[in-house]
Amino acid sequence: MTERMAALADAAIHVVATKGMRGLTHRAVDAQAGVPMGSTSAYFRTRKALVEGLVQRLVEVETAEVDAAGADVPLDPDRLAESLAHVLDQWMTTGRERTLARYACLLEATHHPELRGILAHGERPRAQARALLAALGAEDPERQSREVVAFVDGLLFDRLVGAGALGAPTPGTPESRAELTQAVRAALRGVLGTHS
Amino acid sequence: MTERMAALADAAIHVVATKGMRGLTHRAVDAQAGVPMGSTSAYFRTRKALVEGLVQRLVEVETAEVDAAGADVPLDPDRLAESLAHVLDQWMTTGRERTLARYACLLEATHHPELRGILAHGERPRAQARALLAALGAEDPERQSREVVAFVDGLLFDRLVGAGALGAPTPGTPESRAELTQAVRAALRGVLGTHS
DNA sequence: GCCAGTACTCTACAGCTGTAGAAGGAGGAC
DNA sequence: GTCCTCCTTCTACAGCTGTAGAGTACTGGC
Repeated sequence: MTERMAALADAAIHVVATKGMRGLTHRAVDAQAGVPMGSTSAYFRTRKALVEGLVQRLVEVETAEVDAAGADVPLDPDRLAESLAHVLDQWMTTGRERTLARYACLLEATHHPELRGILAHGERPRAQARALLAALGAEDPERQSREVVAFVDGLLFDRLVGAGALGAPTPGTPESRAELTQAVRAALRGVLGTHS
Repeated sequence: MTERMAALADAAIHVVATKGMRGLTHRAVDAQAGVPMGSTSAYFRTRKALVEGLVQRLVEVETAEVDAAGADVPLDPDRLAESLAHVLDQWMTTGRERTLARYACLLEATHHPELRGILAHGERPRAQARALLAALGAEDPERQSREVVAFVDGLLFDRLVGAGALGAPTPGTPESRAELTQAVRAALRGVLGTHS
């Protein structure tokens, strides 16, 4: 993906996050990216190509980020929860748009099978979770990692969307991080059994 | 909401679930509902009205269903997990379209504040969860109910969308229900502390 | 029977969207 | 210099979408 295309794809991610899939048009991306009208249409000739480009970019960026985040998670359960909570909080603040776009694309992939590329990326955090659980002595990391991923996805989704999260602390604040830490700890405790 | 409008709204829900928000147009709903072209446009004059009608209908139907499901949950933790898992399994199979539409609308509400009505509904399961947790002797049902709801939402989302759920049993099968039961049990264990 | 009111259906049209291709221009090979 | 090539911008246009309003059928009241 050329630099120009990446810039357009980034603009497209912003558009999806702020206006939804419905607002994703060639012209809207042009406007967002501040390039002459027609540029996006030239680089991504069809709408399908545009969506695929955006998904590809999403995967590209998130893969790098997830790998970086996963590189040095502590194995001490307490510090682990704290560290994960920190990452989650980032995905709700700095990475808010990307996370929203990700959920929108996942929903889209339901009736657009060729987008499943993003799922390959979805598997990456799970692989990390699986390895982590195995290291922590889980009895069935395969299944348990699915539980952890579900919990994390639900947490992110609900908070970003505001559902089921009335009364929750605002992301980005210390209270939010404290609550997230507690939630992650509870999840690990539940998934791993009656440790800690 | 008149019967006619409800029928159109139901068709709209189907359209959103199968084609996404982008596919939701007056004419698509007409076609889906099998009514003469122009009908939807007459009952929901603007697109905004159409979306709101669909959300209202969603709330209407789900409220009834959630109340019914919540009416007789057993308080015995083991039977409770099983019973909840059964409901979740239904939301992934029979209620698949409604659940998908719900997530799409929640995402939409992000940039469309007047849709927050659906959030009021989102609060209903949480209220149930809160009551349940209180009955089970939770120490902070307010916060812990958020954790439970997040877990459930993530579970539903991931399974419906296929993300992070590769290798998961197909919804509707006994294996799926067994796994869900296990997952719910883990969640309760984690949230409630080191009981059971 | 006639009439008014309501529920429904049809049509028109402005504006937007997706897509293709033409026009313009920068840079490098020779 | 000239030519060719690639990158970029501009324009055209068919089809779709949102919306409004005109037309038509169907009800119950008299």
